[in-house]
Amino acid sequence: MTATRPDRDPTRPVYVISVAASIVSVHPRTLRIYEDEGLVCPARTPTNIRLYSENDVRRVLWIRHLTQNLGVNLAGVRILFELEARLGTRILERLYDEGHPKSGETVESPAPRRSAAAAGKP
Amino acid sequence: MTATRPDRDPTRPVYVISVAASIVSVHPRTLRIYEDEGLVCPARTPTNIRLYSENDVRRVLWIRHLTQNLGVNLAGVRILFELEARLGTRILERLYDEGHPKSGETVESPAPRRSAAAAGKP
DNA sequence: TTATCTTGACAATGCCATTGTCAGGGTTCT
DNA sequence: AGAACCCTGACAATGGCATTGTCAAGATAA
Repeated sequence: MTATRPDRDPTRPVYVISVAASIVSVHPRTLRIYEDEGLVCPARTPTNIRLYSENDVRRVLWIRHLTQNLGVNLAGVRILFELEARLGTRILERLYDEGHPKSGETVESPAPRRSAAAAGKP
Repeated sequence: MTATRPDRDPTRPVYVISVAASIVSVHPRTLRIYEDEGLVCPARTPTNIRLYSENDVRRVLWIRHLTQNLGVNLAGVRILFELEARLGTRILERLYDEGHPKSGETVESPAPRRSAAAAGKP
């Protein structure tokens, strides 16, 4: 008997791919690519349907932030994730400020790739 | 009287751009781009000529390793350098093994961008 | 049954990394 | 002085990456 009501568990797989895609504002195709690249690993139903957890969604939002706001490519994202896992530190949080300086400061546009993109804070 | 013979000082600016470029096997144009991107900051003579130190060269070799062997783009390199500076840790060394697993192992080709490229160990 | 999911393939768009060159002007060295 | 190299800035070509989009054939869910 552990955790009688595992509601709101951020690791609980709940979103099917179309829902997850709309949450993070990307094409479902993009999410599959991220998975092919090993950047996200959504759970699967017994019948092989992808189910994204809250943590998976957050992870995707990080990918979007890194690529759209900081201009990092997927290879760079992979390295950063590996580094974070290896160091056991939340190094990514230090990066969040790069694209969002404290109000009143200016940032030298690190290299926005295509559009500005709305970055809901992960 | 400090350091009577500062020979072989890795921070001593010695290589003019053409020499530095041939050492790391890139076009001088590329080195200027790296500087424009803020990835290397070679010293200048009083008359504005770039002079690369041994450390500068090593830094460029890291950029080459990250871009050619690991497929990271310049934005990613910038982040990694900033992160290393901010953490005060030699996180880059942990990355070197990614592209060079201990003999006998295989690596899943992280994403070589163009050619294999000869990676002289930085 | 109708909508959605799966994998795999093919394609278009637009940006990025690197190399290369040209021009006008300064520097170094012989 | 003259040759060789450096500086900045601009323009361009080549090849690769990121994202979106679609199509097909088949499985799943409501």
